[in-house]
Parts: sequence; C-alpha cells; structure tokens
Amino acid sequence: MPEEIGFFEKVYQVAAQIPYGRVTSYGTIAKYLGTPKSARMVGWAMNNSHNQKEEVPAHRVVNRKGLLTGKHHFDGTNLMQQLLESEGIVVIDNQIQDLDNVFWNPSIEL
DNA sequence: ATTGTGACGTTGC
DNA sequence: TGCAACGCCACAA
Repeated sequence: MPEEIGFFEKVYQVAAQIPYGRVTSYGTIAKYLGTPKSARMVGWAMNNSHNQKEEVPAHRVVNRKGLLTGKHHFDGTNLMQQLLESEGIVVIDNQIQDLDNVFWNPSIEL
C-alpha cells in the first residue's frame, strides 16, 4: 500500500534536501510543491516538524526577505542564527546577509 | 460540514 | 523591503 504523502510530508522532504550552507523560503518550497499560495502552510508544517522522526533543518528555512521569522519557535532566542552562522551563513539582526548568495532554489538545483 | 489559524506573500502607500 | 491590509491554502478541533 502506498504511503500517503501529504503536504506536510512533502515539505519535510524538500526541507531535508536543503544543501549545507544554503537557505530557502517558505513560498519557494510551497511553489515547488505546486501550491505557491500555501506558504503559510509550509511554516505550519515546520511547526509540526518536531513530530517527524527525522530532524528537519527548519533553521535553513526563512521568509522571502531572509528574515529569521521562525526563530521564536526555537529553543533559544539566537539558536537559529547560531546554526546558520555555523554553516557559513552571515546573519545580522535575524536577517540573512548575501541572501542571493546562499539562497537555494529547488526548482533549479533539485 | 464550519471555524480558526498560521515560522507567508503580494499589493498599495 | 520602511509599514498596513488583504488574500490565500491546507490542516486541526
């Protein structure tokens, strides 16, 4: 019997494929899944990502502006920023610098 | 079925 | 990418 892959699981699959040192946006993932307007759902999926056994690199997913909007959901306040900086991404004031340089587009690179 | 919601996006100013 | 408002879709109760 085929596993029923829902929207949420699709998000996890894509997020898990984000390369090291790269980031993407919710809307980009949503668009890749075929629902460009359900960007919010992507974020909500991330909220449930902790339900997934496999850890989803949610810290690599940011909003369109490269702002770490979801850092509030992490354990610490600057944990998300630290994780991104650990991957070589420059983050200042919860905002990713050189966003175009580290941005990952699944429609192109995947 | 209806309602609420949300880690967004786009448009307008 | 300053700020305000609307829309939008999928999922949970």
